[in-house]
Amino acid sequence: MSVTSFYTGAPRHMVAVDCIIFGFENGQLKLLIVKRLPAPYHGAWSLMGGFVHDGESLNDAAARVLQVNTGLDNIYMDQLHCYGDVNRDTGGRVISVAYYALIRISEHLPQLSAEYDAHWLTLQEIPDLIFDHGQMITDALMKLRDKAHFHPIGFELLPEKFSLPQLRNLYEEIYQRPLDKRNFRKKILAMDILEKLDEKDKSTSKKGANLYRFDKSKYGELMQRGMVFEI
Amino acid sequence: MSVTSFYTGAPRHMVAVDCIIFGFENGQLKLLIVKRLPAPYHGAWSLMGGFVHDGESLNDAAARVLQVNTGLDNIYMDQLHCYGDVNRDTGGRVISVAYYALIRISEHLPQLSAEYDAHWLTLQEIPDLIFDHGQMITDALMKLRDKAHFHPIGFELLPEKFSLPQLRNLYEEIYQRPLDKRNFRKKILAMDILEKLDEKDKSTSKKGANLYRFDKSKYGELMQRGMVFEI
DNA sequence: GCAAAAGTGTTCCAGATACACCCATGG
DNA sequence: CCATGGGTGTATCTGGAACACTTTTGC
Repeated sequence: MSVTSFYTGAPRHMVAVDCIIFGFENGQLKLLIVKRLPAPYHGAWSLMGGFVHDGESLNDAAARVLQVNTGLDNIYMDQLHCYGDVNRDTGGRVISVAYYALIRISEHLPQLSAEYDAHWLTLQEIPDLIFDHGQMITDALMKLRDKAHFHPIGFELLPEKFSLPQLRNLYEEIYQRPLDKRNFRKKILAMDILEKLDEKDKSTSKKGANLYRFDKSKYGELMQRGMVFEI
Repeated sequence: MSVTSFYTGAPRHMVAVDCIIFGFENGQLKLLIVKRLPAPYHGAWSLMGGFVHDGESLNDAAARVLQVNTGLDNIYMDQLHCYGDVNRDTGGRVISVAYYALIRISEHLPQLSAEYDAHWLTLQEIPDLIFDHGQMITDALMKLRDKAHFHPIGFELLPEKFSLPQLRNLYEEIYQRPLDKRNFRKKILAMDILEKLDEKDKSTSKKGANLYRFDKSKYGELMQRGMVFEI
């Protein structure tokens, strides 16, 4: 078989990326959901998505979709799963590669492209979404939990400076269960990957909570020596 | 924007599935590797793969590729990852969705389609493969380990009737580390998901090892009640 | 009778869990 | 001065890891 016939004979498909975008605000885990522009289902709630271009890798496409819709760059993203049922998109046969992203809502979030009508919604507030986007969110939550358990990705959702109660609150949201204050503190501090700052967050109590910063380079070193992150 | 222009304007891509096929034979974990037919790289070692057809889901495409190349049907398969770098396939821009499959080599494996020149190779014997297929295998091994840790997928690689030493041997191969005989036995039997048969495997010792069978329905019941599989 | 693999329990240790009181401060 | 959330240490429990001898039987 010649190169030409092998490749030129192959069917072609539309391929999209969809982004499950996590944020953390007011002690709650949230998702960025938009009102869809294109028909079918114009105006329905949906994840952010877009087609993969020629000459563009999947990772690049995901980053572009995020950038165009939020103005954000250099964001933590990870592939979730590739969804390929024939009729998953009622507008045509589209294979979709889902990515999840973790965003520090507090730090920036310029105007959320008004054009796209984007909203941060808590898990409870999420309405029914088009296509298999609901399933994607369910899958993403599972994956976020698994990943957060053994990788320090929680810090991607917090401001650079954060307090331990804040961090614990985040993990309680991710795991959807209460975590013991003292045990949590013991565990995270024992890993020796947080830098204690000489600064307090007085916004949630009179006493004020000490602020910390995640020391990425220290974490890298300790990783090399076989340390295992676990929360 | 009309439905027509939104979808018809979208770029189209070739989409393939590649299969990482695990088997277990003579106490060793093996992979099914083929000699590639199409140019470029005709004759080079490669994973089994094929293009996704129109009107065919990704899962169906993976099952078809496996069926056509091995004659096997109804095989455990799970999606691994979607690989989408622009130049990953030197013959053209092809997005590939990788699946891994678990096969009971012992039970069947008709003639491995001689046409395809397929071989079961141990991890050590695997040669350099084309494209990013080497990376796919590395990723698949990681995923197999993670999955096997909390899901009873090991049984997919063993004959219906197996001995505990055999089962332990399998997990030692998957994890690439020795497991304590007594602790392993204690743990797996405590889960109460194996049916002890009145039969022995005398092929590996004079004494003979008792055979067991995985009780899938019992496992299902226990799962419902919150039991957690872990090995 | 001996070689070779199968089968069997107990001790020890580390890490997880449970738990209650004092501290600092703004109002 | 008091209400509110922040910060701290210890006792207990559970599950994992280490470990050596007896059993069976084909040759």
